Amino acid sequence: MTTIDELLTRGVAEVIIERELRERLAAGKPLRLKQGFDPTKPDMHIGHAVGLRKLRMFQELGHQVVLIVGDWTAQIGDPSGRDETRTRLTAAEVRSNAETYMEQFFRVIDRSRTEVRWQSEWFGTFGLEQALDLAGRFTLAQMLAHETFRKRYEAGAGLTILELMYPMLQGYDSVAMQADVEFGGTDQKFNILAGRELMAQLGMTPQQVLLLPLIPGTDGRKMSKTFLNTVDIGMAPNEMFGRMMSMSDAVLPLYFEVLSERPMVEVHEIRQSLATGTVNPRDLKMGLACEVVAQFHSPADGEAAEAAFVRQFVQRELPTDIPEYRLESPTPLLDLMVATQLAPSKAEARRLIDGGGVRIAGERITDYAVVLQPGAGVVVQVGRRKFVRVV
RNA sequence: GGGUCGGUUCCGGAGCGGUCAAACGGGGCAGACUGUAAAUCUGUUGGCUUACGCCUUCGCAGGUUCGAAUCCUGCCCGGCCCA
Repeated sequence: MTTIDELLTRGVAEVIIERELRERLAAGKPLRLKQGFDPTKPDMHIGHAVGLRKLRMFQELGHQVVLIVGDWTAQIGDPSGRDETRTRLTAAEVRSNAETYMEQFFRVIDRSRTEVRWQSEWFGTFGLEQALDLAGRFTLAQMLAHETFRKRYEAGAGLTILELMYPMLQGYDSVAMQADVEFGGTDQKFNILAGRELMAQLGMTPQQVLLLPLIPGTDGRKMSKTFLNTVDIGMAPNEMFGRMMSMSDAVLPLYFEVLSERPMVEVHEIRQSLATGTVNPRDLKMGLACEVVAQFHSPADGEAAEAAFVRQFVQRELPTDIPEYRLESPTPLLDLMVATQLAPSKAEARRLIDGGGVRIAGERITDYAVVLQPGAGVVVQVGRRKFVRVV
């Protein structure tokens, strides 16, 4: 179904070296596709899914995924793109994060064609002699060619030798695993190239590299937890759908390219129709949101999420699944809001009321002193998306 | 090891004895406008209290003072320069 051309171009930022990779694919031998991850933060977002989908397409052509759990490198922390030294994790944190990660990973990837390997298999017994040998194979100048390192060095910011080791360790993974192709985001280019360098030095055939684009988040900026603009794989269907709907129109064509099953012809048509204004972007967005939810949950969840969205936000009716809160006795509104987590504190609850963000049974509240009665059955609402029914 | 500069509320960054819960920007939240868009505009942004007000917060621990984020001492952490 998928052609080699599309495999290497759709949703791909860069291939190194494309001619060689084409030859290897054409040779028909199953390739070992290396994908590493540091179990630093367990939450994966759909930006990561772009690469996972690509991996799966390779799997469908018979290739083998080698998933590296970076239980050693996680304790260093990837310095790429970071302007400050990262905090090191404990082994227990790493283990628990890895579990979450893999649960999400295999929502996209075919487990039966995946080999999971922990770095500690080879680094656990790595001696000082080997470490020194590794360190001796890279020069400071090479490392400072990495923009992240150079910037921090020149700015006089903290930069430890440990961090300089990071690319070397990641590179050694490729050696240990005899990787044929390594996958990673464009921010991984330096680290992955270190792997090629190392393999070449050791007389191995250097791995090929497939770099995936970093996609923008819902607000158009780079998708990143720090911007709170992510759509997380672990999100519940309705929330995921809602987050997809809040993305800016400008990123739609790209999203269709990297996250949907639509043929490229259709993606181009979508780009066209958006440019000429012949479609309502909202309708395209709903289709995409539905497809994305279906991918990480199920098609039925996708449709249900769409129906819920239309009901709540287009028709502006109450959602069907409002959590209930049982009162034992008459309760002041402020206390109720805190108890039901509609507000984090009473002070914040007051501010919300002052700002006109609180409604009871659809009526905007202006007075803090409201008291709710048990069994009232009314819906207390904060903003447009937080509801509690008082019973 | 010595010298020097610095560690402030979610982030960046002012403040440098009282008028500081702490300027300003970003982000967040809420409101208006909407397609829950995006952009824009408005409000708000430690906690408790109906309120007066009280409590916690400015790297950590002490001290000076009627009073400290602001001064002093020690410690911890980071940058730079020297060795």
